[in-house]
Amino acid sequence: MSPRRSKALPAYRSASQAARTLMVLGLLQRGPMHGYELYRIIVAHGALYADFKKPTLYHLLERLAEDGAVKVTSEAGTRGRRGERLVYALTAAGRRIFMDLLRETLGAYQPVHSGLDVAIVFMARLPPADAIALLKTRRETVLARRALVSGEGKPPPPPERATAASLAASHALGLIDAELAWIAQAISQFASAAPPPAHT
Amino acid sequence: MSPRRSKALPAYRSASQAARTLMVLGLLQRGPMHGYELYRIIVAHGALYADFKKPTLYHLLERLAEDGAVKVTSEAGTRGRRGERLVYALTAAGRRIFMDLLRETLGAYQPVHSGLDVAIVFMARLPPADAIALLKTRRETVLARRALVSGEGKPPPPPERATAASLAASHALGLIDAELAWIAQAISQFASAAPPPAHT
DNA sequence: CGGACTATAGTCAATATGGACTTTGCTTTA
DNA sequence: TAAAGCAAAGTCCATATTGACTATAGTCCG
Repeated sequence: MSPRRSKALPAYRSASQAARTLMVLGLLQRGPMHGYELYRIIVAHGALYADFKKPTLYHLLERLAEDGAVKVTSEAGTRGRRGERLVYALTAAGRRIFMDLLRETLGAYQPVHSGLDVAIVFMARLPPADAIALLKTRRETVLARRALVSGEGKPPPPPERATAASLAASHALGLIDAELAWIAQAISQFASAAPPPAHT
Repeated sequence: MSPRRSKALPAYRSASQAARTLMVLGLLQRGPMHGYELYRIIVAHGALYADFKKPTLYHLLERLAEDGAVKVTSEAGTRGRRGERLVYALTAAGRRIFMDLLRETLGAYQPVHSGLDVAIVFMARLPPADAIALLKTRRETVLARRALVSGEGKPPPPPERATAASLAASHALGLIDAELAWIAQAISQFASAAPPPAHT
């Protein structure tokens, strides 16, 4: 009788889904929307913040509806669209969940596993010249990202979102510059480990 | 007839698995090991680098064996263990894959979605006093992490891994300090947006 | 010695994720 | 104005991930 898994956490608390849930609930504060609309907004942000694919988004919306965080209403063929579309609106419970999640997210240091950490560890076992070559390539990559983030030719955000945009950008830039500094230091460390070959 | 998905990428190239693959192949450079041994090493590192759960590890090892990156041999009951254990050894192909993956990982800027970015964006819509409170909590969290990473009471690493350890640590610390600097700046930004309430 | 407890070494099956596909409506453009 | 092409709005299902379980081997304590 007893199900194997006892419906442990409400889905939105699982670490893997917290970021996405935060994003969806946050966007719904602008007002009710249907799934595809949310999807487009997320994609338009270049998935800069949370990235997820369409099916994941729809599943998440279903779960949030089950948990009462959003209220679903069926909007019959607006503008002559096919059959119906489901429109999602934030509920009071949803707003509470959003705040809880915000607090939890900030309260946990979620170490980041982009593979870079692992790469760093094993790079140390390479011949220093190879490690330096890799680091120089890495620097190009990071510089390209920096240009992107520091907003080459992006239109300035509308004033009501200016604060958010500048906070996010300065955070991202801080991390990028920290990595650049580290790269410089690592290169010189490897360079001193392997004195430059005499120009044979 | 034609399968829906055409065996697209070798599993180890999928972004989600690259970090783990790198970790496993990297560890196997120390010599052949069986699954649980790898598992313990990863856990012992506090999942500091790539974290994965046991079943994921075993699945990955299976895939790597299929792709010829590791050679599996069955070790019959060493020390009277039950039936048999499978021992995984790195192959030449595995070594090549490792290097490719290392280069690919460093060559792509994989933005990190820990939820923090999302939280930052939406924090800006809060009353400044609330945002400041959240940021101060965050500072505690990050400081705790900093203490952990900067190695409170950890035994010094064996000399052959000292370089790796110090590179990894200085990278992690750089990111942490960048976040602390950002927090300080964000707090003062919110503070100036909301002048301190007169002491009623 | 016998039972209680922990570590070893995995497997099972419920959930989550995402590449590819589908279907319907809206614009061109010839 | 008909066919071509593209955007909207999802769904399907193969894979990936992981919480919970199993089962055997040592270890310690009385």
